[in-house]
Amino acid sequence: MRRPTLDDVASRVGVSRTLVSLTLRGLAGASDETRDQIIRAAGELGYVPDAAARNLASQSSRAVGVMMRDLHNAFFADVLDGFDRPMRDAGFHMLIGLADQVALERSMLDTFRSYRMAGALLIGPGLRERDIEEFGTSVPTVVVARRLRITAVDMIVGDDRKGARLAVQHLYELGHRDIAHLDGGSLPAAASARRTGYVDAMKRFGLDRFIRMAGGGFTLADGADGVDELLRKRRPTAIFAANDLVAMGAMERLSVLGLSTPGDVSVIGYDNSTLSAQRRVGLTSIAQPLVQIGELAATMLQERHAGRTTASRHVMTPKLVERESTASPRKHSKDARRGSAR
Amino acid sequence: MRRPTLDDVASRVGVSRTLVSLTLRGLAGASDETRDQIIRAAGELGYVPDAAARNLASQSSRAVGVMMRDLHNAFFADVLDGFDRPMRDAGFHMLIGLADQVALERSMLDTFRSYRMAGALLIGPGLRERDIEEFGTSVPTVVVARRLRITAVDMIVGDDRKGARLAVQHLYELGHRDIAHLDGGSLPAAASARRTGYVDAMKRFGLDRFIRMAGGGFTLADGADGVDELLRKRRPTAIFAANDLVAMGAMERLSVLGLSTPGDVSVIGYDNSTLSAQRRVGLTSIAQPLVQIGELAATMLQERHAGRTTASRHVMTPKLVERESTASPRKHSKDARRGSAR
DNA sequence: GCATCGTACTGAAGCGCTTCAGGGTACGCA
DNA sequence: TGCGTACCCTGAAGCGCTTCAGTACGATGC
Repeated sequence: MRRPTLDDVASRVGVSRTLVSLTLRGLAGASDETRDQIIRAAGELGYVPDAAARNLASQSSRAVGVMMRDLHNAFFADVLDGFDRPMRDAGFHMLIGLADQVALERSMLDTFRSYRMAGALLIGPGLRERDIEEFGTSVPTVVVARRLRITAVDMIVGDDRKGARLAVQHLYELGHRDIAHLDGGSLPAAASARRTGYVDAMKRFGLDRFIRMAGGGFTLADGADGVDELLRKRRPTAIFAANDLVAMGAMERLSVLGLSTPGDVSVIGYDNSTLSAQRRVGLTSIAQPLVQIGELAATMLQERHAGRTTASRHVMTPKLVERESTASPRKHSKDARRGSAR
Repeated sequence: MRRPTLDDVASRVGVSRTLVSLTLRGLAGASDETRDQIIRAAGELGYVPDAAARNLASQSSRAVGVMMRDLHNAFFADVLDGFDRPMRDAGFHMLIGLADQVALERSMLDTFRSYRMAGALLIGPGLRERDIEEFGTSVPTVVVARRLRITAVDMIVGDDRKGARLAVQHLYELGHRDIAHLDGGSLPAAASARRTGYVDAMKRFGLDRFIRMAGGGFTLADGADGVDELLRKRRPTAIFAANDLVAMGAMERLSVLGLSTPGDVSVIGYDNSTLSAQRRVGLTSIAQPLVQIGELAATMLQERHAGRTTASRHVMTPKLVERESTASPRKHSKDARRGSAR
């Protein structure tokens, strides 16, 4: 059974294809009576416009592509919570593509381009700047969580160096000196700024000799592996993790090894995701206004789509959210801590 | 700057558009030498095929649409972990659409159809069977986590009634009698089977008078609200939550109210998501083989795509995973419990 | 020498839509 | 009567690709 086309609707009503097209897109041109007939006929036939034909003819589309790396990371979900609604209200629909490797990212961008996406939101892309720039010149693009020097795309980043400093400072003020960092890996995304911020802060506090990095990734498993790696040398009194997932993976591993948090090792995460806020998790974390970032991204993307060509860039300020996963070292008395924590 | 088309590549090499099309799709027809020239020219021009034109001309596409309700729910992420890889290996790319309301689901399906998706994976759709059936007749479709009587689509569900029974039985055997259910709401998806399973099991154990439902949804917030609702009457000794997120929301709310888990109220979830397995969370849950479900969905979808028209349906068996969020009632001594739990 | 066949290639049609340049008709106004 | 104009509508071109029915030509067989 062939699916109905504009012509089917047109001949059913007895008007031209053009008029049907106009009418179904909500444009003027038909009399009230004709309009009703057209809409009715389209409904009866179960007419659904063919996106391919439409996009081809109009050389445009109403789809925006969202590229993200990991569905398990609530970071992405939070950003999209802010992004989704305003885009939908503006008449766009969002199609999400998953790409957890740089090679996949590249082909994802080809897909987006090939679909003539009206816009794209790239969250924490690991691609080279050059690739992103090239893409950005043909598709209106907003990049989140990746610092770039190019002007072809808009950009929203957190001040990750500052965030890392806040984390180290918090631990320092609690009395920690041996503070290790579980870093996000080699991707040029958030990882490097957090790492740099960590190193800077450690130096500022005169803790050069305690500077230590392990891990390399943004997942639960990376957190666990990172702890193993750290413990092969000596046990730090505190860990600053590249994000909340890594922090949770670390706490889990510590727990399995019989070490408590914060009793034996304090742990601080990054992103302040919904789950870290759960009391049972109680993870101290660095908060970024994720939903707001998503909303801002929607606004910027719409502006780009509307023709703005100058680059827009925003740096969001992080802040510390203190919970139960960090405490002073030495004070190994669990009960003292528990009393205040729960 | 116009983006290059097949004709641009063709005239650059001095061959016909047809030959370029054939060659770039990896089909035979050109001599080795010509092929190399074509590929080189395409690269130099930065040619990317136009998906709209391609799909329109071929009346097909290599994209499969995935519809899901909530990015925050790890359930979906786990299923996609299994689904993504085999689909990609088979040459499909996946585009995810978010739809957290029935109206949005409907327009999502229109979008999928409009894009002539090669296939669709619907996870826990809330739509009427009729709508799904209509969609399924025009797009090869696999539905996960929703029991349907129609044969137009393939289906994978967990045996949720059995899962619910396992949950109630576990609590019963621990000594609980006043077991409440935080249900998933009015969506026809998983919620109703779990609810029915709960009611059946309660009856079987002669606990009719304790049957109580509250909440209505699958999110953290729904769990918290559900607890409030329950506590307006009397406090149950155990709660069976519709999923892990609801369970975590419930534990959180209980904790805020000064009630401990499992000391005051035992809580059991559903789905055994990665996060519930974290020791700090330690949520007893009903496990479903989610990654496997995703893999199976990929297989089924490819079969459908290849022409199978008979319906295929699988029911997966759930099993109990016991952790620290459930214990016998009365035994309010936290320390006794803690000792074994941590 | 002629039919046959495989290889390398071409041209044109057409997918379903949007867009653009009009075409009637009726009405108002000088 | 003639002209402008508003309203409702049409026809044809063309978006960039795939597909199908060929064509040209050298090699092969007898």
